[in-house]
This record gives sequence, C-alpha cells and structure tokens, in this order.
Amino acid sequence: MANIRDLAKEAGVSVATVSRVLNGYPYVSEEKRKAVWEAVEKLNYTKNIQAVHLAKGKTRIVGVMLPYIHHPYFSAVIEGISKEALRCGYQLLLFQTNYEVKRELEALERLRMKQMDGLIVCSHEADWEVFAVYREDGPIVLCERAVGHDFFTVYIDHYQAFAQALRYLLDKGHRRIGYCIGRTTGPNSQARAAAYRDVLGSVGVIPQPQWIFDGCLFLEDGKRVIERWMDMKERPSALLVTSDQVAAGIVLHAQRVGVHIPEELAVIGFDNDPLAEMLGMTTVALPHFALGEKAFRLLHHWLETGNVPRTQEELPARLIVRMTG
Amino acid sequence: MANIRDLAKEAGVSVATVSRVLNGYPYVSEEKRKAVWEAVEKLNYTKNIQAVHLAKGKTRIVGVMLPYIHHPYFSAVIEGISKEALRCGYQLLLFQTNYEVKRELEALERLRMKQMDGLIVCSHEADWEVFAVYREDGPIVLCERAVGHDFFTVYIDHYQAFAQALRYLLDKGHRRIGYCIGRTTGPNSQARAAAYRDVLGSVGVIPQPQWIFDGCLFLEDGKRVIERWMDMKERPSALLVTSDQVAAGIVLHAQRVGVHIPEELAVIGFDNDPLAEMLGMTTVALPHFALGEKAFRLLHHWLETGNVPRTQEELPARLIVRMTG
DNA sequence: TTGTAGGCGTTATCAA
DNA sequence: TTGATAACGCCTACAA
Repeated sequence: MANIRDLAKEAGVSVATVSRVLNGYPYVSEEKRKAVWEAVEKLNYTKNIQAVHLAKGKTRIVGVMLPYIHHPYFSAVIEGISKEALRCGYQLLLFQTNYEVKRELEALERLRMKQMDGLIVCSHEADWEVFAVYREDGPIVLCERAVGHDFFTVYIDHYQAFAQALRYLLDKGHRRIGYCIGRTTGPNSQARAAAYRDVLGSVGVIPQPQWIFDGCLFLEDGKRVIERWMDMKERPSALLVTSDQVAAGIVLHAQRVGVHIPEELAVIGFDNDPLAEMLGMTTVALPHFALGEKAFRLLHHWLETGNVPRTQEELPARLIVRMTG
Repeated sequence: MANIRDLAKEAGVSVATVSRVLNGYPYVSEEKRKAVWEAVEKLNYTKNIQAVHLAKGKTRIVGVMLPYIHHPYFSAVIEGISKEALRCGYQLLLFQTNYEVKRELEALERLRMKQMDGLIVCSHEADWEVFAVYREDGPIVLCERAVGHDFFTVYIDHYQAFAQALRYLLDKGHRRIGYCIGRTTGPNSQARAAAYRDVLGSVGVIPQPQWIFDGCLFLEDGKRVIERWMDMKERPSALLVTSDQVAAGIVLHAQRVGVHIPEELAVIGFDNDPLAEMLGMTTVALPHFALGEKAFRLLHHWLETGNVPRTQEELPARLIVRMTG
C-alpha cells in the first residue's frame, strides 16, 4: 500500500508538500497540488490513520464506559453521545464492563495509553479514588454524581427525582412505600436510598428492609417483584420502580394475576419510556438522551479548548402522573 | 510522558530489551527484567498504544456499522458482538450511520485507513457494490444476506421466518394478511416482501398495497398502525409485525380502543422480546444475540488465521404460538 | 542474552 | 513556496 513517500516520488515533490496538499494547507502551487492529487489517484493512496494519530498525539476518538449496551437506559445515553459525536466528527470506542472493576481499569489504562482523547463514564463499579488516579491521563467526564470529588459531570438528580415521587405518594396517603432498584451500589442508587430515608423519615415512617427489591433491571424482573409482593405479610401499598421496563413488567404481570393497580398497589416508574405512555403508567421522566448529549458536549469543549470545564450539571426530572400511581 | 527510550536509559539497557520485557518475551536475564520494571515504576511509564498500532500494523479493533443504537434489535446484536469481542481481547469502534450512505462510506474509508482490523456491518443502505469496492481493504462480515455477492455473512433467514408465520396464518384461515415493517429497502425487508408475495401467491391471494405498513420501528408506531387499520374499509384480519416492540404497541393500543385481539385482528410479532412473553404475544423468535456473537466469531477467525471464511451461515427462526395470533 | 539500527507513515519545524 | 529532516513511540530483523 502506497505511502506518502511513494506519492512524493510519483509527483516529483517532497513529502512535506504532499502532506500540505493532503491536508489542504495553503502555499502550494497549483501545479504541484495537481501532481499530488494525480499521484493519489494513480497509486490508489489512502492515508494511514494510525500514523496520523501517532504524529499528532490525538485521535478524535472518545471512549464510552458502560456496563452493558442492551438496556434501554444505556442505549439511550449512548445514542445521545453518539449523535453529538457524529456532529463533531468524533468516533466512539466502546468499553463494556459488566460492572467488573477489572474491565473498568482496562478502559482507564487505554486512556493512559492515549488510545482516545477522553472518556465518558456512564456507570461504574470501582471507587472514585480509582478514577481519580487516571485524571491526569486524559479528560474524564461522568454521567453520575461524584460527591466529594471534583470530577466534571452531567447527571440526573436522582435524589430530587426520588423525593419528588415519594412526596407525591405520601400526599396520596401512602405510608407503606417500597422501591425496586437495579443494584444497590453506585451513586445513583445511593442518592435514591438517601431520598428514601430522608423523605419517609420526615413523616416518621420506618421503612422495612423487605420493601426494597434489588436486582430489578429488565422487564421480566417485574414478574418476580409481583410474586414476592404477593407472598409478603405486610405488603407495600406503593412501589417506586427505577426503570419503566420493570414497572411495565409489574403492571402487566399484576394485571395477569388479578392484582389491581393502583388500588392494591400503586406503581410509579422512572424513565418515561414509550412503554410508560402506552400503559398509562405514572412515571418520572428522566432525560437520558440529553444526558448523553450534554456529557459529550462537555468533553468536547474540554478537548477543543483545553479549558477544564468546572461543570457539575444537574439535569432535572419531572413527574408525569398517569394512571398507575 | 516517558517513552521506551527513557526506560532504556533509566534501566541501563537497550530499547530492544525494554520492549522484550514489556511484551513478556523470553531470553532476558532476570536482572535486566527487574531493572526494566523498576524503571517502569519509577518513570510511571505507560505504553503508547498508537505507536504499537503503527508498528504492528494491527489494532485489535473491530468496527461495527449500524444505523442506530437505541433500538432493541441493534442493541441486542451489539451486545452479542461485544460479549465475544471482550472475550477475545478486541475493542469495538462504533459507526452510527442513520442509514446515510455518506456515513457508511466514512466507515468503509476508516477500514481502508487501517483504523480497525475488520468491520461488521449490521445493517446498511448503500448498494453492495459499494461495499465490494472495499473488500480488499480489510475483512468485512455482514449480518444481512447479500444475494449475488460472495460476502461472508451470518444472517437470519427472514424469508423462512416470514413464510413460516404466513403459512401459520393461512392455516388458521386468514386471507387478508398485512404486515408492518421498519423500512422497505434493505435485504431483510426484501426477503420478507418476497416471502409475502410467494406464500400469499401460492394460495391465490392478491395482497393489497395498503396492507403494508411502513416506518414501523418503535413501540409508539403501533398506535399509528391501529389508527390506520381502523380507518380502512377492507381491513386485514391478521398482521405480521417485524418488531415485537411495534407489535406490543399494536396490542396495547388495540386493547385501549377496544379492538379485540386476536378475534378482530391477529397479531404476530418478531424477535421474542421479553415484552412478547409478558403480553402473551405470538411471535417469531429471532436469534439477535447469537447473530452478533457469530458475526464476531467469523470475523475473529478470519483475523487470527488469515483464512478467508467462505461462510454464509443462515440462522433459523422459530414461531412461538401464544395468544395474539 | 543483548544491542544497533531501520522501519511503520505522518506531521511539523526550520531553513532556503 | 518548497524541501530536508527530525520527531512521534514502538517493534523487530540482524548481528554480535
């Protein structure tokens, strides 16, 4: 495969001139410019991007760290990132971690190795301290709140989102309120747990541990929740469900087994997935797509200007009352 | 940032020795090995992966071309690809195209530029001739059938899948059978259209153009379908819906507006999404995840052995009868 | 077991 | 306007 030196020889110019032509720099005579393009044509030349990356020390590639892709939340976030990246001429390198710390470290190491210009962390498992170590190796933007660390982040205010829904339920008279969550670790989950404690505590309700349903990620988990709920002696009268997928699973399975929603069990989902509208589900709308977009923009600005963005932007959530809660 | 030469100086050895140590080659004395690692530690060295890529002419990166990510079909395929890639130590570079030919060409150009070792095409818009031009620039594996081109592919046999469902409906006595599809171009869509013509033709049914509902990609499109269906004078009695998401939208909206399923309208979805099971939907299970896995494996084998895989593997689909059709 | 030196393909500086 | 040449950082014959 022809390289820039072959071109130079063919066109009868220097490699420097070839490079200038290829990159559209001024100060090249029309004549030589033409000769170079002809050589490009003749030798069927294409630039080797690796060499460019090495020489420039930049790649216009951004890494995206996330546990898995086949999930409505993460695929919405990526879509937002991807849309902006496309617009700005950046490429996306995927780092699927399955929430394994080892994988997260691999991604961070790749940042050190300068495989990409920056990294967007959608969700993580390792301690923030681990991430802090890599801060000097390249720009990192988070999609989660990092309390006590001055990372640059765009995040959804899950405390406020949860609190909002809880107060709504309290106002409707509910006292036995439980919730379903994907996993208990992670900043988002902890923000919710804090809101749960605080808001229920403010009205003197003592939540029961068994009112918290862990491992709720996918539609089919909703079935499990209903089954467990039916087996309980003191059932919650309302559930906050941190994913509309799971909430939909709950609502649909409840319907099937004859549990009346919201009379016997009020259900409030999160996300405002199309499914929520379709099922008439009360839900808290979360701006996932915008989260991805903004995270990329933040990183992009950082990369292009070199100015560290001292940003920690909070994206608001909005309760949408429909029929299930 | 320290480089391999700094290490050599620090450790009092040559760069070749450093490289050997770093890459775990034999024939290095324990003493020097130790000295190198100490230098690594001391200088806080990390290898620059770009330089490695350039020197080796390989990247262990695979490109994935797909129209969008936030879609159950594509995110399942990627998940399959990603899982295998992770296992084999490969990374994924995303090329979101929005079905724009221009974007597809950009991805192919990147293959030429040797940004990645190979490319998996999940779905495309450009003519196969365009892809054929780039075949010599790197291994390309397709997730769609390419009739008349000897690309290497793994694909779901959509003709068989569609035909299977159609015959089932015919057996049940349906004659006015329509279908909903994402877009009409693309090999998968054309395979379905062919099955539709052939199977209906075989029993002398002349399908009406308005029985084909285009642009059905997401849950919310199902609502539109029902609305249009209700406005029709000669309504289909059954619909094949090429996405369970859309089928779910149809079933749920039908329920809402009082259309009885399957009595007034039989619905058969595709994918076997968890939603289908939850809603008791009859559906044709499609192995999306396996498709991604196998596509990666095919490419991987090609990359590692250098042997062109003359594979064109057809993945079967399976009708799952539940309650909607 | 070790080192030297050339190569990978571009970009960028500096002098002309 | 142009060209030589030194980076960029690593790998790898080949020679010792």
